[in-house]
Order: sequence, then C-alpha cells, then structure tokens
Amino acid sequence: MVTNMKFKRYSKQREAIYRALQERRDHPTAETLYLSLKQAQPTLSLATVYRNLNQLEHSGHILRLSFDVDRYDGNVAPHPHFFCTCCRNLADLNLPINDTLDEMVSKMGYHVARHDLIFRGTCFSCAKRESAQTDVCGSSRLP
Amino acid sequence: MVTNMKFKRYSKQREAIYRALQERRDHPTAETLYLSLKQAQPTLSLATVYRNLNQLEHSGHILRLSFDVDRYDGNVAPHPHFFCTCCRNLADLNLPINDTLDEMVSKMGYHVARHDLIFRGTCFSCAKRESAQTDVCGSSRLP
DNA sequence: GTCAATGCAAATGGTTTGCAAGCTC
DNA sequence: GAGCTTGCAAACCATTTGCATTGAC
Repeated sequence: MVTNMKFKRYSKQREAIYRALQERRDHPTAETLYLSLKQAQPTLSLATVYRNLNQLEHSGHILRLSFDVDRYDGNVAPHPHFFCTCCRNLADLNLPINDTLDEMVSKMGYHVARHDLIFRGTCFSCAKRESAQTDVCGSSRLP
Repeated sequence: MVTNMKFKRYSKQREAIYRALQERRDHPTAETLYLSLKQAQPTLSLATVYRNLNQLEHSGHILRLSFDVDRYDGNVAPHPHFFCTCCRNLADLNLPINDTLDEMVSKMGYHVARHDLIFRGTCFSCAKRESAQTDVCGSSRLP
C-alpha cells in the first residue's frame, strides 16, 4: 500500500479507494467514488467502498464529513471547507486559524479530538450565473 | 404563534415543535422531539414533525445540523457546538469569533450564508468516567 | 490452511411522500 | 368552501449487514 497502514490484510480495493481520495480535491460521496473506481475495476461493489471508507476513517487515514449525503476527505489535517448550496461543490478553504480554534476550546476544559468548520453559501461561478440569469439553482435549496 | 411567522396556515403542531426547540438546549433529533411532544399530543405523527422541521428550516426559524442523525437548533444566531463522541451530547459553545469567521471568508469573495463550527471530542463527564473506569463509551466510537 | 476482504443481495433506519380526512382562514 | 396541514402507511435511499466465495499471508 501507499503507506504502511497496518490493516489485517492488503486489498487492491482499499488501495484504490485511498489513493483516489488522496488525488481528488472534490471530497466525493461514497457513490461518486464508487462510480469512478468501477471504471477501472468493474467488479467493485458499493458495499466494499463503504466498508473501506469506514475502516480508513476508523484508522484515521481519511475524514468523513456529515452532509445529507456524506463526503470523504483524504486530507486529515484540519482545514475549513466551503459548501456551495447551489452546485453542491465542497471546496477546501485556507484560513490560518485551525490550531487556534482547538486551543480555545481545549482551554475551556474540553478534550477536543477534531473540529469541522464548514461555510455555506454560493460559490463564485454560481453567484455569477445567478446575477446574470435568474434563479439558477432554485431558491428552495437550503444551506 | 409565538412570533408572526407568516406560514400559510397556523397549526398547533408547528407551534409546539417551534416552542420546544426554543426551550430545549439539547439540539434534539426529530425523533427525540417527536417522542417528547407526543406525550402532550398523542396523535402527533413523526411525519408531521419532519414536515414542520423542514418548513421551519426553510423559513429560517431553526437550523438543521447534519450528523449521522440530524439535530435541530432553535437558535439561528451563529455559534459553535461541541459534540461528545462518547455520550453524543451536543452542546453550545461560547466563542466570540462567529462574525470574524464569516468576514474572513466573505473577504475572499465568497457569498457566505452561514457556517457550522463543530468541535468533537469528549465532554467533561465522559472524560471523568473514562479516566476513572475503563473504556466507558467504547473505543470504536468515532468523532 | 486460516481468516480477513469481497461481491451480491437483502436488510436497516432516518427521512420523505401519497392520500384521504381534518383544520384554518 | 378552498386549500394548507395532519396522520397513517408506504416509499425512498444512503448505508450497513449476512453469507458464500475469493484472496492475502
């Protein structure tokens, strides 16, 4: 495997899932990941993807981000995200405040393991389309 | 209703759901809310709770927080939360950084509607129990 | 050879929806 | 009375699980 991950057994499925998450920047859902990996490995099963994502999360190699449909991130270093409620893109943000945040809460006496900071709104391209045309993404869509 | 909410029609179910969320501090799930309200209103249906929670969210009166099981918050003012991965309690935190965060991201050019800042770890009582006894909440539980 | 990992299909469980009856205005 | 809202049951769908088979060590 890419790095020594000390799982009970090696599997090429897990390898592919982990590598894809390292290479992608789009924080895919399990199904998105499954569909893209299935092209190279047509026998791949969605259950296997879910099982490996859970294993990789438990072992601390990836992060699960809770949304209506969960997203996965191969970058376990704390960093904020921006979720566009129009196109449903999830992007990394670069704010130099991650450690600061954990320290603030640790000082209050909590045992902080991690945090999630997710901004919601409209991304550049959706905002542009919305101002040009009318109601691109449906006003009913919620943050 | 408690405040003028301009819904198409008044309903005592919606009133009860909204009031409960204003009074509670525990960010309940739909089912928790349903079970507690059902005592005073035995004919209440879980579907009605979900429908009203969605309406109240769309109208901006409450917030939905995505977890494995969603939580609801009657306080729509931005404020961070602490989720205990042991007892699954979700508590409010008081950090004076909410506006600062939105401003930082707005200055980057994003149209920010809101943000969620959720710390995960162990709360006071679970940490105490864990250090006293052994493995109170099961080491397999994830943030 | 052992036993973890897979693929498939079935189950699970939180959330949504169709519909007839009940309310609000 | 029009039509939003409810309650019930059924549907939905993301995720998990049972089981026989495959594959790593």
